[in-house]
Amino acid sequence: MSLAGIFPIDQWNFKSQSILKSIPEEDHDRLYANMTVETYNKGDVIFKEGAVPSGIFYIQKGIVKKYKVDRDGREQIMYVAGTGELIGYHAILSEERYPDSASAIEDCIIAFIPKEDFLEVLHSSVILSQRLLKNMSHEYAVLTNNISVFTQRTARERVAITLIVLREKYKNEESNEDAINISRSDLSNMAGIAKENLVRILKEFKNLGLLVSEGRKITITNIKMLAEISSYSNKTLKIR
Amino acid sequence: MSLAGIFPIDQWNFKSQSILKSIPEEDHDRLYANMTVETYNKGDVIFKEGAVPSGIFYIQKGIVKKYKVDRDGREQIMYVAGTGELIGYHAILSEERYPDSASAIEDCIIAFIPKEDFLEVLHSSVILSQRLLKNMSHEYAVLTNNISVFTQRTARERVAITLIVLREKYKNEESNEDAINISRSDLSNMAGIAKENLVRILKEFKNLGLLVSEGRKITITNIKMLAEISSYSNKTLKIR
DNA sequence: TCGAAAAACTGATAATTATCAATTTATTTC
DNA sequence: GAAATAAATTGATAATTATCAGTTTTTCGA
Repeated sequence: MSLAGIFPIDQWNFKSQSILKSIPEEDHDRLYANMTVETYNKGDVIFKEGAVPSGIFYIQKGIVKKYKVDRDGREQIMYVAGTGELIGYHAILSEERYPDSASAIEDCIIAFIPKEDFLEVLHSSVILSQRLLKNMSHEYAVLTNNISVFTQRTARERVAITLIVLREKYKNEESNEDAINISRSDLSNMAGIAKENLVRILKEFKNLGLLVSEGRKITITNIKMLAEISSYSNKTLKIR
Repeated sequence: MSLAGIFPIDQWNFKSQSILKSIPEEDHDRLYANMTVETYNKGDVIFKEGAVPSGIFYIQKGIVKKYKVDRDGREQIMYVAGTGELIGYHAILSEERYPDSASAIEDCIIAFIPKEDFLEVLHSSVILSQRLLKNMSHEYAVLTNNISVFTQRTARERVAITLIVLREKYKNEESNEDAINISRSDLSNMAGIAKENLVRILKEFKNLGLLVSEGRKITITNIKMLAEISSYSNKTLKIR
């Protein structure tokens, strides 16, 4: 079931996959000259908010959460990046420390490109800077979209949106199975609500036949109605 | 009273003032060749979410809110841009429609640079694209900061932050008076709470001697304590 | 495969924030 | 400057969401 027409998924993805795609061979070679590839296990931290950045990360396989932890230890997930996405470039470009943390939601294979190589290529590559400009300006749309949802939507709507967005992240995985496999805590931290509330809303959705779950695996069975609940579907648009 | 040490104001400002500052004369001339300057009255819309962008806007004088309106007509302010700031470039760079609307909070003088000129200069000017990259990557930090505040902070904390941020916007004005002059609705839409709640919290702050207000003008009289309430001050940092 | 630890779930209750309905105060326009 | 209009304020109440305290289920390592 495609989301076309029922949910504006582009407004929820950074689409950083395109940044490094088919760049000139010379840039490609310099960029990958000192690249290292590392395996991260589920739960491993890739970088931490406040740390000095040393390079950028390319997710060859797996799913990563970007999040901030507040002073009480509560976590808010800002974005979930999947296979093919790039992370960690903001801090390099802004010459600041990491604004958020990143850790592996599932086992990942992640390539690391040192800051120096990235910046060197960037300074000589018009195409790379154009791609980054396009990407980050799109991110603005995604993030403001997020803000409006966090302040203006109900918990139920936010959970619906969270599930739709995650389904796409997990669908892009190689495996034929496309169930969402994420902890309830992560889900609640993504929707910005308490875990107990998330559990209750999930149960509600389950009773409505929108999804099935076994253990922590969630499979969406009625994406259309979920999109309607998210209030992004045309169907539920209220006329004022 | 400076905010140094008591509030991380940089995490709340896009700092787009620097983008066009002292660029090479050639770029400068081409950029300003077809520039037009227009006056906007309080309340005037500069651009609307969903519209096709035709250029970028430089705020020569005044204060502008960027916001999204939801299907029930409620508004969430994403950012308040002041004198010297640039707006409207995201949509041009992402080749999408405006992700949010912009309108004048007070009378403004705003210069308009057509899309074609901006893009032409951008394509040949390394410095301009570097500036934009740095700026937009910093915006990521500001926006994620915002998200964490909206989901993790209380209404009271958010109002304190809103007031501190606005004070800086109004302080940069030429006039010697630096009172915040904004409607209660705008204040509540910035803090992401109901107007009635905002009024009550303002009253509370007034009783605590943090501010004085006459009509809609608000003058902060105890920025230090306001910073403490915002929970960004070191003083109130809880040790875990 | 068992048992400990972690995660998920449930019900009851508390806290926070929003909404509604007036009333009062400010602002604007003629 | 007075009337009309809009904005701000207030009190009461409703709705939503969070928290707390357990219990049950799942996961994972020995």
